[in-house]
Amino acid sequence: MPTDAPTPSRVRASDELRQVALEQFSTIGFAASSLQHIADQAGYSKSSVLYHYSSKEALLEAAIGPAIDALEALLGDFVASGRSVEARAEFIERFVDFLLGNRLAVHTFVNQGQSLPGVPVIERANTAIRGLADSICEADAPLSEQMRFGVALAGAAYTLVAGATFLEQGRRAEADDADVRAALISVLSELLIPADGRTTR
Amino acid sequence: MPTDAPTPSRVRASDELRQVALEQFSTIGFAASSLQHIADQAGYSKSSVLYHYSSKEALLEAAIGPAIDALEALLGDFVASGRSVEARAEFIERFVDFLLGNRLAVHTFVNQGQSLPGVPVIERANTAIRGLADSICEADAPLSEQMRFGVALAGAAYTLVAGATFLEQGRRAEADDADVRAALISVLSELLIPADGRTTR
DNA sequence: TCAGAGTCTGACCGATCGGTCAAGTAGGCT
DNA sequence: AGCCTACTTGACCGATCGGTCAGACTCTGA
Repeated sequence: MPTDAPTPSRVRASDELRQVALEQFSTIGFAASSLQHIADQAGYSKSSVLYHYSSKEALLEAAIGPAIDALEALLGDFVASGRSVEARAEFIERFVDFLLGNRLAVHTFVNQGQSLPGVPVIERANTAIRGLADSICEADAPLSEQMRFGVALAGAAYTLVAGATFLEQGRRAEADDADVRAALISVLSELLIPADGRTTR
Repeated sequence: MPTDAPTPSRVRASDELRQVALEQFSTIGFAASSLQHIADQAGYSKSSVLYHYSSKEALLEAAIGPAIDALEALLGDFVASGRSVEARAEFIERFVDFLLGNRLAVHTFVNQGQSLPGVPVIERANTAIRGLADSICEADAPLSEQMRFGVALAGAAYTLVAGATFLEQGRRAEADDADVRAALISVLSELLIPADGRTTR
């Protein structure tokens, strides 16, 4: 079956491996994840992994690349739409949706972004994150303003991806994604929307 | 020199190794840090590292244990002091000071807390973090309230430790610690102080 | 002078790492 | 039938991992 059509019979091996790898990378870390372990978990041999992905790094690229693409697109749209309150509001909503839809990938490159120097896909992620910080907040803004943005973005990302893993583990089975989305958008709006001058409060 | 007195002549080898290890653990991660690399960086042999610390795990314990002790103490004082506005305000200040004084250690166990299951000192850190979240916010609080606390604490920690490493890298040489402290306390107060009822706004 | 504790090191161990390679299998095409 | 492509695998490689161990080099106190 050389075409990339539905192939309804079975899950593509490469997809399966990519998913298992993403879970490993996000939970125990890229460095601690071994190809052998990933292969075992997915029910293949290590050689098969290296057949579908030419290296461990290529596997990482396949696992988190799409999420970084999405983040870059999100960022591009935001800088193109200006800094109006409406643009900020829409950005916040899309950002939260991005986080919710890419928890594992975000967890991976947020938590290990500084730990893996020289890996191209990680550099791309770091550049995107830096661009995010730069675009939402002018460099000449007061420090407390910058801090507000940093806390909002990092806090949102970390609360969702890591908080979901161990902060709320146990005491909250799993909150409805819609509820989480609404709550997160509310908190982020509170921090980011007034933006200049702190009109409220 | 069997006593633990000043020993002014030279830095204690074990201290030097602990510091180098902490830097490695926090920047490239525990799993990716090798005893060989740590030893090279500190100017010792791998055997010397294993003389002073019986295992890689013991080295991790020595590197981040004191910070976890401080966090536990901070947490204990806070739960003992009640939830009044004054207690919260003091807690925020002490929490920020804790973050500022233990950047590398916090970076290590915040970012890798879920990646290193079974390591006692990490379990201790995770328990402390969970206790922190539980104590500052009742379990029956509305989701948006919980989210606010999560964003505040995680955002503050991440902004300081990781943000300092790569978010602001380059465009801000190094902000005065006092300024950072003030800005961070301001943002956290805004998020956490009203606490119940959201009287403002 | 000798004994002994404290420190440092190289040689070495088994295990595992990421990665290569040749062989083998199964299915579709002519 | 034959061939080709896609896929899977075990054997194997050099490097590196955490860790052990037996020496060797101080320095101190008797």
